[in-house]
Amino acid sequence: MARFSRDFFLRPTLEVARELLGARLTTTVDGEVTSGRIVEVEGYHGPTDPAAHAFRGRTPRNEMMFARGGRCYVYLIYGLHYCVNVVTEAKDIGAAVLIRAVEPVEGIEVMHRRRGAHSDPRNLTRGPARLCQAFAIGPTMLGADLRTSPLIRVTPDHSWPDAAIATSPRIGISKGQELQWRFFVRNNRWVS
DNA sequence: GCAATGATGCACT
DNA sequence: GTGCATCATTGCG
Repeated sequence: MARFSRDFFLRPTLEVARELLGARLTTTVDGEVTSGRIVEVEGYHGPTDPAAHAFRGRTPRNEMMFARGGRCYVYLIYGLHYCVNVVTEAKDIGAAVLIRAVEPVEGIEVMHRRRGAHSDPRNLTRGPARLCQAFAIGPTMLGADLRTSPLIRVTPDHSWPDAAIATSPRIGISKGQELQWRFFVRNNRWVS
């Protein structure tokens, strides 16, 4: 399977965010493979962005955001949901891209089992916490190298033209609402 | 030590 | 559309 170059993840966060649309996210947990195409992301740029976890400097929780681009940042939100991010930019810059939604490709039955019965199939992977549940993403994946880890990986797959992409303010934040740092695929049924 | 808050999802109306 | 579960992390005292 093709890989992104090391430099891919070291570029400005918003460029990486835009180009992660269409990339394939794959996890392998207990021998069960699940994968899907990324269709919705948000950029978080610590040095300039009050909504980013890293904005107020390093803490034990956000330390992974300061790693060299290409690693995996997983955190617990609201005490019960996990969210997964792709770390971007050079070492010591606290920046990452939150993956908010994917279009399921492989292991759809496994995802259904992990998520439980739902009437609307879109609820499988629409939303950052839902997709983590469907892909069995948890704290064991914190710090994984997304180019090479057998557990969780992001690889090139599809790419959409700019006309197919839309931007908007990010979801669920109180600061930085003026920034259009959410990127998603227009008219895609898996976008949240 | 303690209180506020949050990059959410679910059940229910 | 609205309300709430539920707790680690954070910042302040």
